[in-house]
Amino acid sequence: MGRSPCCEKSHTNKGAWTKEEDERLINYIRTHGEGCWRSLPKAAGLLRCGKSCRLRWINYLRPDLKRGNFTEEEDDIIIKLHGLLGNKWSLIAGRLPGRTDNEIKNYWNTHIKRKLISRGIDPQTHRLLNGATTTTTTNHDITTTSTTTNICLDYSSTSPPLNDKTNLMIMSQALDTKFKLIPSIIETTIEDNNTKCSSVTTEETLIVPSQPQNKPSINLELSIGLPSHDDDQPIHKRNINVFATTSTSSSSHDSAESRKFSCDFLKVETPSCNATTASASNIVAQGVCSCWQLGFNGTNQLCNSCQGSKRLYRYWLQ
DNA sequence: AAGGGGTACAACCGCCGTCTG
DNA sequence: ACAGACGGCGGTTGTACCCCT
Repeated sequence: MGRSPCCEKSHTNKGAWTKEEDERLINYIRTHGEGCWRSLPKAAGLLRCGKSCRLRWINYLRPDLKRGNFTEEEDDIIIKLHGLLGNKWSLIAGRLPGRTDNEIKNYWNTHIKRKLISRGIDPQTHRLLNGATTTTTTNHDITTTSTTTNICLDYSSTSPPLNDKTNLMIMSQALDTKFKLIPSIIETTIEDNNTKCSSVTTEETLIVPSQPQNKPSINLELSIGLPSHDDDQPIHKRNINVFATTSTSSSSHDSAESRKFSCDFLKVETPSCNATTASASNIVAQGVCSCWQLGFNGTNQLCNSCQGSKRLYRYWLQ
């Protein structure tokens, strides 16, 4: 036998909430706090399902909600995150303080979709409607085989709180394969002279389940750091750091070939040298980035988790 | 002023993973 | 271990509002 039902469905109100119901809900949560939605309706004297109370509170009554029109900056963030995450409204909402998933979903369907279409962009694929490829297409060298690969990085919650789990999905259209990822949480501690930042990131192992002939398989491990603390920048322009190690089925060691991944939201470049010998100077010389940055400290070093033997990549937000 | 079509958005529905008895 | 409720999520719907004719 399971638990007893949360409410008598036949004795609950439906439809728009009245002012009195709102006040009852607000007063109850102010006194007793959020949670325990199951017992809330009865305790608060509401003839509503607990689920309905939760939705009403989260989407409309919470005091920290930002009402009003979306700004251009918020529009841009939503578009970029949608390109990266798809219809993961709750994750997108997590990046926009004061906005709810429902609000963003509605805004997307009523405004942004049309905006993108008017610009000639498919709102689902974020590609040009006439079929031309967008900036998401980059050259991607894998061992001796040169292929063109569209890579989409899906990091679902690299934003605070620090213990959020990060999921990563990589799709390679050129390889005609959807990679399967096995997440495992790793913890990294990053220190510099003044601060100590402890963060939980996710390390992913990429498995190519079925490889087309003549296509190399890729084994890729990735870990994503939290956005950097450059708070003066809009959130979508803050640096995040992703560390990746790769090897291919046709090479047992990670050679020094140049690789470049990019997509609309995350721009990724890697040094043309092995990480074990990487230095700030040769990266600056390439104009790739101003420093070989690990975590938040901006110094040249290798990732603790890779034991100094893996290639490190730096990813940053455009 | 009336009504028809389009738009915006609050609320519901149904699914799925997790939790609890 | 298992049945069934909970919590959370994305998709869909209902309706109030707006604008145009």
